Amino acid sequence: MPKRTIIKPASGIRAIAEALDISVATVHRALHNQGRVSQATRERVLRMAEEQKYQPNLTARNLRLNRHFRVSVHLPTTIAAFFDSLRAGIEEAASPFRSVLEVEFHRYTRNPGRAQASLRSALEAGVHGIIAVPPNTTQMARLVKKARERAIPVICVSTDSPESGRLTAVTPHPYYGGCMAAEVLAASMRKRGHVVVMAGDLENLNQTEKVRGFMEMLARTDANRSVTLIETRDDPEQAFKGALRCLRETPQIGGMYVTSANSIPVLQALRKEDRLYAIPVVTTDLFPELVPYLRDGAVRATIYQCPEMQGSLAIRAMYQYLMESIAPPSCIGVIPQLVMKSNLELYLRKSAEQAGKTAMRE
Amino acid sequence: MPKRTIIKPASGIRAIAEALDISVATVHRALHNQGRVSQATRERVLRMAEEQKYQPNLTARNLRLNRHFRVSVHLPTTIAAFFDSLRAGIEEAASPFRSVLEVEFHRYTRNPGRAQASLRSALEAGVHGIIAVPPNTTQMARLVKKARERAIPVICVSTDSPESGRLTAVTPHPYYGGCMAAEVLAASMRKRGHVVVMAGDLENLNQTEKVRGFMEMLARTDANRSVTLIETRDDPEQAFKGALRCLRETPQIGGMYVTSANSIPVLQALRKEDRLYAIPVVTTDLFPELVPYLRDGAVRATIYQCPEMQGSLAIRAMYQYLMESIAPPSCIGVIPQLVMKSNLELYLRKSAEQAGKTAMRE
DNA sequence: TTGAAAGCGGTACCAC
DNA sequence: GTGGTACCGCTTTCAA
Repeated sequence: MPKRTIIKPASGIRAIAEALDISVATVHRALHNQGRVSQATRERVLRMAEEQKYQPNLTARNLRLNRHFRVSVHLPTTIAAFFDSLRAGIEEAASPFRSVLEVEFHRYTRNPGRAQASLRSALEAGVHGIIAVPPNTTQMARLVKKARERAIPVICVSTDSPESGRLTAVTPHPYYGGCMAAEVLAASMRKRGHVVVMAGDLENLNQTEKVRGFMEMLARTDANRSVTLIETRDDPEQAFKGALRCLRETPQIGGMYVTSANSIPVLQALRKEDRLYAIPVVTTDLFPELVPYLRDGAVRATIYQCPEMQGSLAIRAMYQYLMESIAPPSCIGVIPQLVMKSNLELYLRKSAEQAGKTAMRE
Repeated sequence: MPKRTIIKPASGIRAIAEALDISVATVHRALHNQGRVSQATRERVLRMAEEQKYQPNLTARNLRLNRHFRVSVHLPTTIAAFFDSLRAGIEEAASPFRSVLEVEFHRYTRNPGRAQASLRSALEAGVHGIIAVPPNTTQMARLVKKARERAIPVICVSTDSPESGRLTAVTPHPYYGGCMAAEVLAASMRKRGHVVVMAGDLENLNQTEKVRGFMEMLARTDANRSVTLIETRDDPEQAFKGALRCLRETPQIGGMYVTSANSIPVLQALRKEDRLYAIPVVTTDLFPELVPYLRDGAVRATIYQCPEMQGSLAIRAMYQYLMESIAPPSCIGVIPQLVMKSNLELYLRKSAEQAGKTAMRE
């Protein structure tokens, strides 16, 4: 008995085959340039495909190839609020793809060697894609080089490492984050006054770009102000001491901008010196400890770097790359958002929902 | 000859069947509660599924059911910049699902009858889902009722019609948009001064919520200010005349807030009266004509309602609902964003990219 | 250079 | 109640 007794309008590759009275195998070869097809039939097939507006059925293809990709995600344990949200964004966005994408999360502690080890072991384990925060530029470059040799795409999140050869980077446009901070701060400051910028790690591109943006925007919006730049190396104690000394030594401080998530010590220093509401502050990121300062106006605004959006974009780019061989743009910018008194509740509500979902899954 | 001679670790439903030495059909029925299974086997199957951590292969399921859903999207032709972005957001987010989701776009002109007709014909055509801007509450309710009878989910975008029975609504938290406008405006205003709010259509929930948020935040941030509310009915001429009269009649205007996209006429009125930079203005949405006003500071900020994000969220919710029967939350809020001098370029760049992509597809 | 056929995993129909 | 099996559209192997 022939296979196709019931007449049914064949579709896809079979429709083409029937129309030309050839086999599906031939059509397949013609469509995929896989040699072994005569020029003549190849052209006939292509023309017919065009005519029928053939669109390959990805579902069928996936089923047959039964590919499911393992993507390994490496995020630090520090700045938990930020990276938990980023993780949540990845999970959320990956959920429609779960039969194709298997996402495994790793976290590494502050020790830079750990980051290395974590990434290296993923490489050895033969994952199909990696999403990571570049530990630092040179180490990252080495790892990515290895990954490239095995054709494993690497996507950076949160910070870029542009020369490393990563597939793309999803980062929050740090330059413009700095600009926004400057615009908001300028609006809250008196005409005169020194500005203090507390940066994290100045080897980190993310941080230096913020500082650059801040400086340039400040110059554009206002009379010339002097700026003191303090590096805190993401160390709370250093931040506290640095801020304290600066507050005592510098006369006429008109405003402060903290470019990393390390803002609480700075605020504590301000409180200690009794200048908490007198000096307007703009911070970075959003986490529970910062909330009261935003509510009562001690912090005028914080630059929110949309971690869940970064996660979401990263995993979607990975999916498109792995599944459809669509290369993403060389970098994917997320627009930083301004969290202030008026919209704070919205952001808190969002994180709460997120936390709820994550908890449910566990 | 038996089918499975080569020993291969069967997976999925078949693995369960083999482990229990029953047929896949039975396993299927047990897993899906489709009667005709003895209680005993059902439990055995469920336990085994649990043990094997069975996850249905959605790819296979989709292929077999070969469902592909038609989703019809209905957006007005007005406020083109906004709805074009929303459309682009839908297309972008739908692209990974294109073998399952067929999205068709309709646009209707200002005439409310058209909106009706457009939606009704989609219903008749038997689409599987509808995304639309509710034309107005009562009409919407009638249509959604019809849709519900046929179990067709309707998702509202941009404006909600909560009582209509729609599946969910993706809207930009208008209340908080108003709050944000108030916070920014308050920061730019002198201590005293009347505030003017130019609203679009006050029958529109979106608009009234913005006004409410604005009022409440203004009351929170500042000494009591008097507020004049003018309804422009989304008509440029009415907006121009209303603004002009207000500017002439009201002494001591300290700031203005335009809650709809109808801000250009208001700005023209300000220019005509030579008060363009004297009175700080906060507007809504972002479109080319507004750009120069933002660049030169005449408009302090505009409340951007993230149209592409709305589109993206709407289509993803629709996908999850249709494909996985996951009901979305009863409303999906998008956090409005503040576009100012410092981040304007980012938003422009984003729209440019978007436009590029859309053009390429055409 | 071409064709026949197996089968990816799940669903549904039919027979027992 | 249960089992057998065709089939969704595509890829790939093997034989012709």
